[in-house]
Amino acid sequence: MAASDTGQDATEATDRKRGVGARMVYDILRDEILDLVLLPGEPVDEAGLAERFAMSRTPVREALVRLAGEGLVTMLPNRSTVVAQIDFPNLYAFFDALTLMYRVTTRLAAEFHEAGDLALVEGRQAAFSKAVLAGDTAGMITCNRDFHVAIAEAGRNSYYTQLFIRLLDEGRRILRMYYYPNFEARLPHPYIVEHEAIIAAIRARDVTLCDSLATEHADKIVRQIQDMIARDRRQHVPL
Amino acid sequence: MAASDTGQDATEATDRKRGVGARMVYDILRDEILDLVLLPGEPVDEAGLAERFAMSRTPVREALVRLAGEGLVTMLPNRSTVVAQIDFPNLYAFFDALTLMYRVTTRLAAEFHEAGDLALVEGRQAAFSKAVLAGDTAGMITCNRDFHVAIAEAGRNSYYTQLFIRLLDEGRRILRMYYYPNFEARLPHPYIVEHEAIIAAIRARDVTLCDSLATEHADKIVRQIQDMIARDRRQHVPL
DNA sequence: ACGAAAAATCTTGTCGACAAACTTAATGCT
DNA sequence: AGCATTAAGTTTGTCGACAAGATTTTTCGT
Repeated sequence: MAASDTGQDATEATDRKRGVGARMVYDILRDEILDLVLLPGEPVDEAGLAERFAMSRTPVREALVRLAGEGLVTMLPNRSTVVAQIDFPNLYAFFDALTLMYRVTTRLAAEFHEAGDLALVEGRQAAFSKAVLAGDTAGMITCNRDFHVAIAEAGRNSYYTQLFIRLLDEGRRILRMYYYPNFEARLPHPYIVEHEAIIAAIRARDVTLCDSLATEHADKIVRQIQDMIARDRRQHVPL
Repeated sequence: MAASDTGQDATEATDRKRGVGARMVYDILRDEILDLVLLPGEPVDEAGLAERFAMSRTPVREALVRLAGEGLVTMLPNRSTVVAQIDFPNLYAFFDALTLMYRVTTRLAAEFHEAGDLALVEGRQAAFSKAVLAGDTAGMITCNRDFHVAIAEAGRNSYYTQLFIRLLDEGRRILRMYYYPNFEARLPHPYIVEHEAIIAAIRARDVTLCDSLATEHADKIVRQIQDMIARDRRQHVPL
C-alpha cells in the first residue's frame, strides 16, 4: 500500500511534528541544488513543492526565503523563483576566497585547536579515505568538505567557518558539474597524503607550515577545477 | 487627522504595493537592531510588528526569517524570536576577521578598480568628512561603513564584500553600544587622513602599500573598540 | 495572415483563522 | 505553606483562500 505512490518523497505518515516542515524542505532542496538534481536556472514552483512534500505553501516559502538568503535560489519579485546560476564570469573571485579560507582556517586551527578537535578531524579524514578507496565521487566531495569544516571549527572563528562552508558548497555544485564526466581514479590519492600532512602540522601547532600546506592544497584543487572546466570547454566548443 | 496617531510608523496610506511589505519590515528592523533601538536579547513579537506595520504576520515572518539568516535575530523554535546577542566571548574572532577583510578588500581594490570606482569612493569619503566635522557620531559610523564597502566593491569579490558588510554592521552595533557615552572630538580626524592615504594607494595600484595602510587602519579601529570596552568595563565593574 | 488588444490562466504575495507548543496563573494535595 | 498538577492564556507554525501581477492564449482588426 505504501509502495504504491509514484516515487514522491512526501512522508507517508502525513502528520509531521510542528516546526519541522520548513527545515525539512530547506535541507532537501539545498541538497538537491548542490547535487544538481535541480539545475541552475530551473524554476522552483512553490505550489508544486507544497504538493510534493504534502504541506502548505507557507513552510515551503520559508525554506525558499532562507535559500535565497544564502544565494542558492533567486526570488524574482512577483515572478518565479529559480535555482541560482553559477557565476562563471567571476570564478576568479571564488577561487581567491576559497584559497584564502583554506589558509586562514588551517592556520587558526593550528593556533586554537583544543583537546578532541583533532579526533573529529581524523574521523572526517577516515571517511574521506574510505570514499576515495571506494571510488565514491559524491562521497569524496562531501567528506572533503566535512574534513575542512572540522578544521575550520577547530579554528574557532565562526565568520570564517560560515564563509568557508558557503564556498565549499558552491564548489560542490561546480565539481558535480564537471567531475563525473572526467573521472580519473589516479587523482584523489594525493589529497589523502596532503590531508595527513595538514593534520600533523595542526597537531604540531606549526602555523607557518599549515599556511603553506593549505596554500598548496588549495592551489591544487583550484587548478584541478580549472583544468576540468578547460577540458570540458574544449569538448563542447571545438573551434 | 493623520497627526492623531501615537507615533506609530505604520504608513498612513494603508494600501502598499505588492511585494514591498516584507522588504520594508526587513529594512526597518535591520536598522533598529543595528542602532540598538532593539536591544540584544529583546523579544520580537510577530503579532506586535504586524499591528505596528498594519499588515499580516506573513510578511513580518518573512522579514524575521531573513534577519535570522544573517544572524541578526535568533528564532527559538515554537518560542519567541529575540534580537541576537553580541558575542563578546568571541570578540577576538570578530576583530581577526574584520582586520583581514580590511586588508583583502583594499588590496583587491588596488588591483581591480576600474574607471568610476574611485569617484564613488571619494564621494563616500566626502560624506564621512562631513559627518566628522559635524560631530555626527551615528553618521560617521555609517559613512565609514559605506566608504569601505565602496572600496570592497571596487575589488570585485562579492564573497569578501558580503562578509565585510556583515562585519561592519556588527561593528556598528558594538560602536553604538560604547561610542556615545565616551565621545571624544579629537579622535576621528586621523581617520580622514588615513582614508585619503588609502584612496591614493588604491589609485596608484600599490597593493603592498594598501595592505599595510589597511592593516594599520584596522588595528587602530580594533584598538579603539577594545579601549572603549575596557574603559566601560572599568566604569561598570569597579572590582 | 500578421500583429495588437483583450481574456483566460497561472503563480505569487498577503490575509485571517486554527491548532500545537510554550508560558503563566490557578488549583489541589501533603 | 510549599510543591506538583492542572487549567487558562499567549505566541508560534501551518493551513486554505483570495487578489495582484505576470504569462499565455484567444480574439479581433487591418
